[in-house]
Amino acid sequence: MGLRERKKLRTRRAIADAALRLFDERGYEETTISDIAAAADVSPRTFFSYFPSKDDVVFAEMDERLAEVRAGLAERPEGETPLATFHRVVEALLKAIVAEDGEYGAIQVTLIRERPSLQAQALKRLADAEEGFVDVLRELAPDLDEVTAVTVIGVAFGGLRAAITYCRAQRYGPERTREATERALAIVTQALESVPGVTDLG
Amino acid sequence: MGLRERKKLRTRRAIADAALRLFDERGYEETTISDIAAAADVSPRTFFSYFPSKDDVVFAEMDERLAEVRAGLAERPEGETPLATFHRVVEALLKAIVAEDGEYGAIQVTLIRERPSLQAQALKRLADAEEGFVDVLRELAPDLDEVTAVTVIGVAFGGLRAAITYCRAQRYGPERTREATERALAIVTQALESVPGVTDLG
DNA sequence: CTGCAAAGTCGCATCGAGTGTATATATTGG
DNA sequence: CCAATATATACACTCGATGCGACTTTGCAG
Repeated sequence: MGLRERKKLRTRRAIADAALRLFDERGYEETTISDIAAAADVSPRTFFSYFPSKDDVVFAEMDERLAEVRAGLAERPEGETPLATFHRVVEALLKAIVAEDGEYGAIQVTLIRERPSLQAQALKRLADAEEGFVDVLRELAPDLDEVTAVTVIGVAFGGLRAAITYCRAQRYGPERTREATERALAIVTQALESVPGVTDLG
Repeated sequence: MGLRERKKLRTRRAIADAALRLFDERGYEETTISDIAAAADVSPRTFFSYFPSKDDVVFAEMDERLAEVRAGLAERPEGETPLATFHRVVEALLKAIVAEDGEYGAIQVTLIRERPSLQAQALKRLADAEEGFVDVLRELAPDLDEVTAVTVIGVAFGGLRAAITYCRAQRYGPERTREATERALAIVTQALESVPGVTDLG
């Protein structure tokens, strides 16, 4: 990796760090792009060559993780059963989304919980992530018709999302969130097994 | 209803009509608040006393319908079985969301499909609507724990939403959309029946 | 009817997000 | 060291959104 790319990555990190720190200290709408740019020691205009909008910087980490998940989605180990694939990718996705770790995980979660517009964008990202999963399912079960595939994935994502959102709203800590997520996953798995054509994937 | 309120309603309609018409003619970002205000014969400032943002005018109709659904959610006919309640409210919700009818239904659907930010907001509205359904379910099945209730509703909404989104993306007309929605509803119903404690509601 | 309070409208000023563009500077490969 | 290219910056601008004070309309009580 050349100097140029390294520098770009550093700047990107600097901007994201400054932004999250300021959001935490002063609040989201109380922090302007100029503030962030000044703290990251770049010009305000430069902010927008790293992030398309102020909102996106909140999702910087999540987007990276989601990109990784998406990248690792297609390749699956030789001989892995479809059900195992399913659980593997779900695990990866949950880790990408719950994101309690990471330097600014807690701040991000708080911001997303409290700003409706950020909440909306989080939902959009999740909905976009679904598409990759539909592709995987289609590959695993080529005979499944498209509407069924889409619906099944929607069911899985919908259930897990609802559970996680609930945990967030209730201010659950990591342990309780994990426990609730397990429960939701059990329900979702059971639900999936009730769909003809999906049952026989394990 | 007094003159004042009637006038307000008329102005609101005038603004919404002008906005949707202009969005259709020129495109969404090509239409400014000033344009809308001029077309509706009010001052630009007045726009914001009727709609909190430019985006919201796109959802004006849907919001009204969702409010109605929400209002009719609690009251259920004497002796109606829980399963019947479920189907009734789902029907109402689908009608509120699919919204192929209505004067500007098609425009709204197109706008939401093509602008990511509007898509995000649509998802948020749906997620908010879920909460009311959780309350209904809790009332129907008081013994269900909260996480299960939330997850079950999430499963139902997630499946239907995914199917509808798919239909939209594929540019399905009303008939095919209806058919796909039926199929999704069947899957969701089957899935719900697999959850212990929900089965015995019918 | 009349005057008064409340509600609504409007113009004006302002702020901040986001974009286009031209210029300057830094990096790369030769 | 040079030329090509990528990146950073300054500047100007548009537009969405908000606050505020003045003005107008409506509803109502006397």
